[in-house]
Amino acid sequence: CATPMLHMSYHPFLPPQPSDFAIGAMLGRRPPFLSAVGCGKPILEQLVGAGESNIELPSRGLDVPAPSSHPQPRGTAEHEVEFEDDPVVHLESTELWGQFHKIGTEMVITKSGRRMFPPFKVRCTGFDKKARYILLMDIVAADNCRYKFHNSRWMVAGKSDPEMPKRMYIHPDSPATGEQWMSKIVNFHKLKLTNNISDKHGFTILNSMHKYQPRFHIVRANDILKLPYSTFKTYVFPETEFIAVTAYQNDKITQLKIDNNPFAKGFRDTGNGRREKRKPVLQLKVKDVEQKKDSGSSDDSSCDPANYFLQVPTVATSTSKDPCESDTDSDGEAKRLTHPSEVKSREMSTTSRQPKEQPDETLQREATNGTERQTRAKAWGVQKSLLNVHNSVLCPEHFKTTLDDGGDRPLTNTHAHPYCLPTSTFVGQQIMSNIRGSTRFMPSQSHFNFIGSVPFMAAGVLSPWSTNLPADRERCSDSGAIAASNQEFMGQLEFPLRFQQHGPISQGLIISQFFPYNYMIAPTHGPHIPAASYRPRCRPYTVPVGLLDRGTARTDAYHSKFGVDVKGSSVVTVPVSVVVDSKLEIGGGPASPTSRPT
DNA sequence: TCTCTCACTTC
DNA sequence: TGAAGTGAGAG
Repeated sequence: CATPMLHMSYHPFLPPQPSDFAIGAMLGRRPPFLSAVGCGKPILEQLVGAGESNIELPSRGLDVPAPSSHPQPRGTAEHEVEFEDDPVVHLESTELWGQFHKIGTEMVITKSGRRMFPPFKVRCTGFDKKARYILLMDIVAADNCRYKFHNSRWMVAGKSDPEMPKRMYIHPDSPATGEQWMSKIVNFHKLKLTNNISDKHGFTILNSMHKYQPRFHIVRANDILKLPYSTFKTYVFPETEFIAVTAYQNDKITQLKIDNNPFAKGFRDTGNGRREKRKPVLQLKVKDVEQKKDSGSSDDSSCDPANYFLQVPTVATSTSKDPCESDTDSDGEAKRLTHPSEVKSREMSTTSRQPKEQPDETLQREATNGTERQTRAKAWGVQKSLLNVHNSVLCPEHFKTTLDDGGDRPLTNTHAHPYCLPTSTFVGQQIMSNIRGSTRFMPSQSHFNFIGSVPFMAAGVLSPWSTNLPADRERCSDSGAIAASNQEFMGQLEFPLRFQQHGPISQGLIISQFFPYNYMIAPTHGPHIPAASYRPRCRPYTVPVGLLDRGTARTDAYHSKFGVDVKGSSVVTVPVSVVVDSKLEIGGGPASPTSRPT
C-alpha cells in the first residue's frame, strides 16, 4: 500500500502539541498526487515550529518515514491515555481515490443525504489485539474558500460561507477489540452528506461548493463516554479531499462515478456508445409537490435558525433492512470497490462528454448572498467569528495542492486539524470522575434500545466553564417527559442527564457541552425502540471564553505560538456532533452482520 | 445553484 | 418484493 497519510495524535480537549504530531506513510511507491500535496510539511512546520521539535520534517515530495519509525507522541499531561501500540492505517481503494483526486473529487450533497463515493474505507494494523478501540470519521473544511467550477476547473469564488455544525461519525462497530478491527476493512460507507442545516438524521452537514477533507480517528477506549478524555489519533488522506456540490459540475467526475458506482450502473455505456437519453420525466406540478410536502413529514425543522444549537439530530426509526447493513467490507459493493483489478479495468470514458459551459461570474461573491446563505449567516451569527478564531487555533497550517485538471490556477488547500477545544485538563478529569462512578453505559444489550439526546454535562454540574449552572440544570430538567428507557439508561449511568421528549423519531444523543461533539444514535434495528426523540434544552457547546483565558499552559502556549487572541470574545460555540450508527454495542463486542436481529 | 422526480440499479 | 442508492433532467 502506498497510501500517504498525515498522522496526528492529540487530546480532544487540548490543542495539539509538537509532540503530538507525527507524519507517516505506508511503505512503498508514492502515488503522484502525494508530491502534489507536499506531504504535509507546511503543516508540521507551522504546528511544530521550525527547529522546535525533534520530529524530522520530510521535504516536499520526499518519502515520509515508515510506520515503524513513526515518532511516537509523548505524554505531556498526566491524565492522557497514551497509545501503547502503533496503529497503522491504510486507505482502501487508493487507486480509485487517486483517479477522482486527479480530476477534483466532487461529492453530491442533498437534503435527504447522499453517501460518499468512493466510500471511505480503511484497513488498520498495529492495534493491541485485546484492547478496545473506537473508530471515527469526520469531515472538516479544507480551507475558508468558496469555489466555483468555471471554464472546466475549480476556482476560488470568495470567502467560505458560515461553517456548518461539525458532526463526527462513530463507526457502528465501535467499540471493538483491536483484533476485530484488524480482521476486516473498516467501511464508512453509511456516512451520509447533506446540505440541510436542519438535518436530524445525524448526517454530516456540508456547504455546497466548499472543499472538505475527511479524517479518520482512532481512540483507544472501551466506552464511547470515554471519548472526551481519550487521546485521538487522526489520519488524513489528502487524496480523499473533495468539493461538496448539489449537482455535479465536472462531467469527468460524473462519468467516473457512473463507471465505478454500482448503483449508477444504469447510466453506464451500453456498449454501443453512451447510454441513451432518458425519456423526459413528467414533473409534478409545484402545487402537487407542495401538497405532498404538507401532508408528509419533513426533514426541515421549524426551529428558529438562531436556536440551531438546540436541535438534536434525529433519525428515522426505520426497521427496514439496510442493504448495506455491515460497515465492514462484507457487502458486495464494498468488495467490488476494494478490488483494484476491477477498478483498474474500468476506463474512464469522457470523450463523449463536454464540460458544461458556466456563465461568467464575478470571482468574488458575498458570503451572505442568497436567502439560504443569509439564513445560515444569521443562524451562526455571533459564533462565526469565534469559530474562525477556533479554527485558526486549530488550523494554522496551509499547504497547497493542485488538482491536475490542466488548469493554471491551482487550488489553495488548507488542511484542517482536529478541533480541540482549548479547555483545561480539569474538565476532562471532572467528566471522568463522574463517569467512573457510573455503571456500564449500556450493559447486556447488543443495540442501543434507547434513542435520545443525552446532554452529557449539559446540566453543567461538571462544568468549570459554566457560570450559570443552576440555570442550566433547570433548563435541562424541566421537561418532565423522560422515556422509561431513558430513565433506565440514566439509572445505569448515574449521571445527571435530562431528557426532553421531542418528536417522533430520533437518533440524537448529545453528549457533551464541552467535548466538541454531539453523539447521535442511529436507528437501531432491534426491538424496544422508543418511537420518540429527545433533545436537551441546554444550549450545547457554549463555552465562556473567560475560561479560555484561564486555560492550561498548553492552551496558552498554543495561543501564543500562533498569535491567536480569543480575549474580548464572550462565547465560543463549537457545534460538533457525533453519529453513532445502528447496532452499536456499548460495552460489548462489535455487532456483526450475523448477530443483528432479523 | 438548488430541489425534485424519474428510471434504473443493488441487495 | 421493496427499500435504498444512483445520475439525469426539468424547473
